[in-house]
Amino acid sequence: MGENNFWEREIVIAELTKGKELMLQLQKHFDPMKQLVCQYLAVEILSSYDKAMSLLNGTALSGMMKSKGKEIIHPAPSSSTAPQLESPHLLADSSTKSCDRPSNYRKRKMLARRKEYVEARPGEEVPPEDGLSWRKYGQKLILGEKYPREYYRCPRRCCEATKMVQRIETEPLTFEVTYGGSHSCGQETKNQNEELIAVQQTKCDEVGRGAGQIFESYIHKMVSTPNNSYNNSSTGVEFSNSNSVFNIPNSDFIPTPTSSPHPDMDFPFDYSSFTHLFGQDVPDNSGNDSLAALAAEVYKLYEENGKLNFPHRYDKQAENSRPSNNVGDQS
DNA sequence: AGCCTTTGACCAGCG
DNA sequence: TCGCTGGTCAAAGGC
Repeated sequence: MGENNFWEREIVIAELTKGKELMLQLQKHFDPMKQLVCQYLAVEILSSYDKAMSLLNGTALSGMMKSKGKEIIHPAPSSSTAPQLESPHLLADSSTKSCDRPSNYRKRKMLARRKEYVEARPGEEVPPEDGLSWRKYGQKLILGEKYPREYYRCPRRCCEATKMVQRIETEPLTFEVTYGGSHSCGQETKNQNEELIAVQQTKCDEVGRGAGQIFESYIHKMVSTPNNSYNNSSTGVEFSNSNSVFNIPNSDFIPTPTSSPHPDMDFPFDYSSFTHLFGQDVPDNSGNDSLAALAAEVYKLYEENGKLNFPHRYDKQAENSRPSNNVGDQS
């Protein structure tokens, strides 16, 4: 009896904690562009609080314990799309009474599941590709659903990954995608790496462009003196002073990506294209302070955009103007 | 020939 | 124990 009270208490605490965590997530996602995530989180939060309140009223526990196999007791959703992860051992609960080797049906039901909501691309009525290969093996009209549920599995027979796609009646361009298991064939890992590299690449492009703009504005300040001239054209910029003329194409203002960007590496760009801008030949008439300020500003840009280290070749220039916390020490 | 989707039948869980 | 339901299988046909 005492043991039951203990479990009831634990479950109530777990539900309330989950509700709190979900509410915090909802707060983060409170954005009109993320309606679906908010909607999903709201449903989960209400469900958590309902369960907790039922337990406190002493009404729902036995039913809940019986159907525990399909309840999510404590793990709160962790990602931004709030996929819900069902514990594999909980799902396996009701199948353990048999000593038989589990059938494919049972094996698949025992797999951990996570749910995501995706929207069809504009003009399309199918869910967007998730980058993984799937083979459809069934379709079924589910009771109470307007659209049939589609069943997919990995085309590699040895791989146990599955997914179910259910079009939502109230929002026909939204699909509930439930993934079962993970791709033991390795395609998921490969895909995640590619995605990571693509994200890193985009980020680098943005930072690179920002850095380019800063460089350009500083160069303008540095060379625009009565003795120098600065011309900006569609193809690039031209500096000149009493001794020399320098032509720098636009392409030099955008750093070139290195061949294998990786999140743990230094800022993954080859900055050699910039170095000649700040070599001895550049007609800098505004003094060294200008270079230091430039280095500090670019450094700040990198720092704001994640754990990207300042390019080593500018370390000396940036030395005096670096912020006190050294990002270069980050692992 | 090989891979795919479709679809009715079958299986297992649950009330 | 039985019926309902969701999930899976596998035959058939298409590309």
